[in-house]
Amino acid sequence: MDVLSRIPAPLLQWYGENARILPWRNEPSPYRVWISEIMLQQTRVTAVMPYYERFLHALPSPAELAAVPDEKLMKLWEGLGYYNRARNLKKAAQIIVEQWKGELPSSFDALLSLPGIGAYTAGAIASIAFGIPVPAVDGNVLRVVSRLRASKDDIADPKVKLRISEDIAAILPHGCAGDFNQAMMELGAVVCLPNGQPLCGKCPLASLCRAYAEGLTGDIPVKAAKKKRRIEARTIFVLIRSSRAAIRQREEKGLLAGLWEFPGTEGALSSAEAEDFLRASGIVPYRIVPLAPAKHIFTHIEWRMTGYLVDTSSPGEGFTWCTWEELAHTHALPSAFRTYTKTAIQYLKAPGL
DNA sequence: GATCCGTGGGC
DNA sequence: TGCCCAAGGAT
Repeated sequence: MDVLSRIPAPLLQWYGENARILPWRNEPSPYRVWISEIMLQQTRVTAVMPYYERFLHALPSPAELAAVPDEKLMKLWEGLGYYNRARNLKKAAQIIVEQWKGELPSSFDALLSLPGIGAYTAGAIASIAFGIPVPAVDGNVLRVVSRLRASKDDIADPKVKLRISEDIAAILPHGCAGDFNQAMMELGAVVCLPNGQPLCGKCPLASLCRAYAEGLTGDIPVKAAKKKRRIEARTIFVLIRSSRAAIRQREEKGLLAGLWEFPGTEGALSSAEAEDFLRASGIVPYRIVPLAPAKHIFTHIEWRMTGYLVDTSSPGEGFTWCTWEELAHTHALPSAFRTYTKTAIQYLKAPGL
């Protein structure tokens, strides 16, 4: 018999004694669980903390979320990354208001059909918020199960994930599926750690674990190597005109879609090239001051940025000229531009550079 | 099935 | 520094 059939009892016992106190575990209403699960996708608990309650306070139910202006929504999400998660939240909220009377649907399939909700998140909401006995298999669960079985299957393979999900479904304790799913994730998050550093001495499943018995915890799970990221050079302009800085909105598709950015262009331009580029763009620079270079690393791209602070009186085209207050509090600028955002705000508050 | 989509922290 | 990873989903 598979080792999985023996884990529910010790796992649930351990979870009852060791579950962390987390904001979304208070009043686990469907809406609160949903928001937490979306925020936690590919994102650490510590990163979500500053966002969660603020978001819930600003948008306490699907009705408010469905009606929120995009600008406010993106500002609430600013810095969390994967911004389509926020857009999909709003789309799903609109469907919930129109089709489900403002309450999240209480079936796995209906949840799965909503934008931004995949197999994992549908399972998490269904089990945690509604007590429906369905699995919720995330990276933690894949790691825990692989180690329990000493399996060297590639957990990046969707087929492997599907198989493990079916196996979990077969042993899922009805009546406490939500706790079981959370317990598996909790174990992976605080005990069965990745990178060959699990705390097997604290693991309630150590006596059942084949990887532990065979000394393979450092080799499991097996995960296919990721593709190398490409490097892109960019030049960023902090354009200053009568105590305002120029920003513009990015395209609706692709990287940082729809967010605000400082004007820029491909390549690492010299001061002379920068001046040519600006003039060709209809900006007459009075002064061009080189700024410190900056780097930003995305999952699959690395930006190496050259920056210039530019004084001008030209309005340019397609720019929004904003005060430092608007820069700080109104428009959502991704972290990639942080050094230049700080520079712009500092300069606008106290010109002199 | 492979690629795209952010960010920050740890070693 | 460079690489790994984190409660994934969409295309």
